[in-house]
Order: sequence, then structure tokens, then C-alpha cells
Amino acid sequence: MDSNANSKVYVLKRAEAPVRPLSRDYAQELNPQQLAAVEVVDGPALVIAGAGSGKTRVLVYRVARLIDMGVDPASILLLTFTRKAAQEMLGRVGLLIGPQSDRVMGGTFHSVANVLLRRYGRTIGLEPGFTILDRGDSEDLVNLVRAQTGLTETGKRFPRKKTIADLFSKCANTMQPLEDVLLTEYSHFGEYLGELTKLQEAYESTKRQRQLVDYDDLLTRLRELLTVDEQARRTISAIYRYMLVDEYQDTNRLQADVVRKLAATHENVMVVGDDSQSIYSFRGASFQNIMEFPELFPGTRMFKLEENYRSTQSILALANDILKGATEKYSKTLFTQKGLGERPALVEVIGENSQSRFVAQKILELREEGVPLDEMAVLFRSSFHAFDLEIELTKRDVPFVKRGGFKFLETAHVKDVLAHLRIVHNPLDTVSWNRSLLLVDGVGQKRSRDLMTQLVVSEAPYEVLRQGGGRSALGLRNLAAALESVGNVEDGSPADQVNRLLEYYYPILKEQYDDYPKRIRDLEHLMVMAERYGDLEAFLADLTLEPPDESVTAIEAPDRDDERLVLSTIHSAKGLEWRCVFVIWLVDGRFPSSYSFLTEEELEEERRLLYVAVTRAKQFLYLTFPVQVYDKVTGSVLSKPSRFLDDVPASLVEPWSVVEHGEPWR
DNA sequence: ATAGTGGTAGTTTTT
DNA sequence: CTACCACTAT
Repeated sequence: MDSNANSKVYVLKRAEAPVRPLSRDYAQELNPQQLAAVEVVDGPALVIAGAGSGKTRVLVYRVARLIDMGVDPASILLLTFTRKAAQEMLGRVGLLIGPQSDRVMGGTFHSVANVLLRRYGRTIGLEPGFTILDRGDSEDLVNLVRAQTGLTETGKRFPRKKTIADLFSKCANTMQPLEDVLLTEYSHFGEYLGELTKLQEAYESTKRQRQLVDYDDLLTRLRELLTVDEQARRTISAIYRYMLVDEYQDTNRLQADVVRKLAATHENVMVVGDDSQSIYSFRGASFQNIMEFPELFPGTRMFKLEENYRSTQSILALANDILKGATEKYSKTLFTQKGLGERPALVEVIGENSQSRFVAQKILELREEGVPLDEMAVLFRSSFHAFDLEIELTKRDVPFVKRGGFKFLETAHVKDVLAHLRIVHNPLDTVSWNRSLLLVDGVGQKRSRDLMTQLVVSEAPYEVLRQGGGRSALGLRNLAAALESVGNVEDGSPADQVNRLLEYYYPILKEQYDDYPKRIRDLEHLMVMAERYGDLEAFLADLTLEPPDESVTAIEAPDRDDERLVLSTIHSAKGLEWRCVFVIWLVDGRFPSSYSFLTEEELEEERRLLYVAVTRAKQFLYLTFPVQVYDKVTGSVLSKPSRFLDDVPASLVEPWSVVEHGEPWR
């Protein structure tokens, strides 16, 4: 039978077409652009969504609609920037269509990679019990490896561990060889190319030997798995037949590649993002990614959401203006049907403390006027910018939470405790062994290293500890007993394990730190967290992948009020909104940060950062800049308002000046 | 070999 | 100001 002109063509309809009535009228609840995006079922799709344009709404409704049409919730994979975002979205899906949404798989790239690698990683040499290294652990490992490979006597200007870890991370995230990254971004260390290359090889091979996985490995090794193990790739791809990726502008090449491989079989992938909000290039993210998506997936359907439902016209006008200077973007201009509203205030204050006092006073005033505290936020470029304000707010009894900055898990005592637990879970974890051993009286770098070479090859590591003689014999025996006791907890309840370990650790803690009562409270908090988990592996993995995003002070203060002001870095404020937003420290050198002055790209990123900050506000926006601050970094007085405000027409903002009570106007 | 001391360099944003 | 490194006394 040849298919000549006479043959009749009969088209079979797709099975996914709705066979039952949809549970709701989607057209009623979405605007036409949103609806169009939601109605895509198969094939690649790209949604360019301006700030506040209902990006989350599209994702939520799309998931709901897929399930509504009979797609198995367990075959939907929702990749978001934080696990919290995933949970929030799935919660909203739940409100639309009920508890089936619980079966949707959601989380960050890293957390999804964690799950997949534990399940399928054996073919690439990963045991399910591998340990995840956080940033600090990676740095410790760099040092450890450096000592082991004898690269420690290298002269005075050898980069420090943090820099080295940064360098390795950048290589992984941009998929570039060390040489390229070193010469373009760290050219002043060019002379150490040889040593650094050796160090990197040792770092990589140690991780493999010891079942250690750093943040970047979660992605690189998942990619490796999907590349070398075609069967695993097919299996995974068949499970997650519908993929949705949020905040796509902040993914890097590595993540894009993972998406491509995961979706290669079915190509049912929708990514959502806003090129103007790309703020993670320091992590290798490139908004090129979002620009190139249609090339990666030919046949991509593209949707643009430009109507903003969040902010007043005045706020939006300023945001649009800030963006005008941006060079490369999918052009779009946000509009709103909301009223004009109040013009954003550009507030000039004398110095750091008057800025803090202004913010605190204004916040109390707004609360009097009926704006709840949790509808207000103060945003800043770097977390230390808020120190003075934190003091001021505490003085005035304003309850707040701080996001970003120093984390609970990064404190030495918490890391100490976790190190012991990690040994129990993965006896090959030399980073944790080293940390724990150094806490033993009489054990130093050398002894620790010697012991570790025996420990990792021994069938009975605790016996190795007991055999040691000399000054540290007793300490090592105690350590062995403690670890054994933790390992012997019946049904492995993490809370009980933490508890047993603390019996051993408290004396060490008291010996080491004068301020131990404070630290004991942190550790008690760790116990509370452990109670939520049934096994150690999940507890440890969650802790590194999704650390409590509130800093130490916030954790210590119990919720007296539900209503708390939010202090946040702009990076952590991504995707959130408040009725009233303060952006502080709009001073050249702080924002944009002086570290960004070097390259045009980095400056552009700072500009987008300001755009993100401004578009968080629904109704009120205050931008403050102190005119006279001494900056230790540059040794100069910062006095110039942020350059991003230079071109803003005066009509878009309302200039305020702040004076002390009783002082005349200037 | 360890632990305590003193000097110095670097100081963002996150999984 | 702090964390990190190198040095020195035990």
C-alpha cells in the first residue's frame, strides 16, 4: 500500500484529551496569557513572567490542571528554588484539587538530585549512604587534601581554602576546566595552576573514595548518571513525565543540561522565569540559559506575562525605569491596572544609625496605621548591612526574623555534633572524622591524619581508636564509646542519637567555649529538629540541603507574636512580596557592591538585584541612603547615592530628608 | 607533635 | 573585626 494521493488520512486523537469535565473553569480564574500557558499539556514551553505577573499562579494551576485531566500526580516533577517554595505551591494545588497533590515530587535541583542519586547512584559508584558536604565541609576537605598531598609549603601568596573552594565550585557550575576559570577570574593566582590542578584532582578523588558529595557534585554526578546509565535515565524520565521548572533564569548550564537529559524522552517540560530577575551568576547561573531554551528544545511554545498584579503604578514605573539601562533581555514592560498609589520615597539620612532609627520609627508608625508587621520587610544587599538595624529593632521591642546570612548550622558547636553523627552514618567520612578527632585532647593535625588512614580501611574503626596509646588514649576511648553508643540506638531515632552524643560532647563544649550556655540552647534546638525525623540519613541530608533559613537569633527567640517583621537579603527575598518594603544602604560601594565595579556584567547583575528588591513592594516603598559612612574596605567615606538612582527621573520618587528632633532644616 | 600566641590579610549573594 | 595562618614554647 503506497501512500499516494488517494489514501485517506485518519487522525487518532491523543489519549490525554479530557475525558471528564474539568473541576473548575480555568478561563474564569486566569487571564488569557496565563490560561494559554496553563493549557499546554505536551511539549516544551517557556513562560517569561515579569515580576508579580502571576508566575506562581501559572505553575499552580498547571499542576492542578494536569492532575484534573487524569495525569498521575506522582509523574509530575516540580523544580523550584527552595523546598519551601515547592511546598507552598503544592499546598496551593492541594487547595484547588485536594490531597492528591501530596504525591507530586517537588524540591530544588539539589534535593531532587539527592533522592535520585541515593536510589540509582550505584552504577556510578555512589552508595545510598553517601554524605553531603556543605560549603564549610568542602573547605575543610580542601585543607585536608592539601596537607595530605604535601602542597602545604607553597609560599606566601597561595590562595586560602575559601578561595580554592570557590574556584573548584565555579569550574563545576560553569562546566569549564580549571585553567580557564583560573585565568579569567583568578588571574592573580595564575602561577599556581600546577599546584591547584593537582589539588583539584586529589579533592575529586578523595570525595569519590570516601562517599562524599559536595553541593556541586549533586548536580555533576546526577548529570554523569544520566549520561552513562541510559537505563537509569530512561527509568527516571519515564517516572517524571511532566516537568516544571521555576526561576529558570537562575539555573546554570549544568542544571540546564540535567533538565535536557531528564526531559529528552518526552519533552514535556515547562520552564518559567524572568530574565530581568537573574541574580545568581556568582553561582554560574546565566540568563543565557533562558534565552537559549527554545534552541535546546525546538518547537518551544513561548508565553509572556506582562500584567503585574502586585504593585501600584508608581512602584512599577520606578522598576521599569531601573530596568531601562539593562542590555540584553526579552523585552517586556510591566503594566498594572492598580491605582497610582504613593510615590516611592527616596530617603536621605545622615549615617548608619539614623538610617536604622528612621526605619524602626517608620515601621512602628505604619503598624499604628494598620499595616501588620508581617506585611513589611527590610531588604539589603549583604546580610551584615542589617547589623545596626537589628540592634535598633531589639531596643524597641520590634519582633523580627532575619533571612540569609549566618546560619545556625554554620556555628562551630552544631557542626561538631553533626560531624559525630555523620561518622556513625558514613564511617568513610574523613572530613567529619577529622573534625571529631581534633576535639579530642592531645590529638592534633598529624595524629588525626595518621589515625584516619587506618580508620577508613579498618573493618572496626572503633577498635582502632581504642588501640591508641599515649596522652590521648583516654580521649580516643571515650570517643569510640560515644560513637558506638550512638550507633546502637534502637530503631535509629535521630533524637535519641543526638541525645546520647550530647552526653559525650557537653564536657568538650564547656572546655572549649566560655559562652557555652548559649550554645547548649542551640543544641537543644537541634534535638527538637531531630525529633521530626525517623532516620539519621534523612535528618542529615535535609539539614545540609534545606537548612532552617532563619539565623541563630531568630531560632532562639520563640514566637511571642505570630507577627514578625522580615529582614532579608535581596537574594532570599526572591519570589516574595510585602505591602511595605524598605531597601536600605543604597550607597555606591554597598549597593552596588564595590566588588562588582570591575566588570560590566556584575554591575548589570546588581542592577537586576535592585529591580528584584523594588518589585517586592505592593504598596509602599522606601529607599534609604546614608550620605556619610566610613567604609573600612576602601578606607574612604562613602557618600554617593547608588548609581542606579542617577538616571531615575526626579518625578518618579519623592525625596525625603531626615533631621533630628529639634534641628533646623538644612 | 600539640597547643597556644601573635600577626596579618580579607571581608557578598546560596544550594 | 574576625578568621586564618605561621610561628614558638611546651
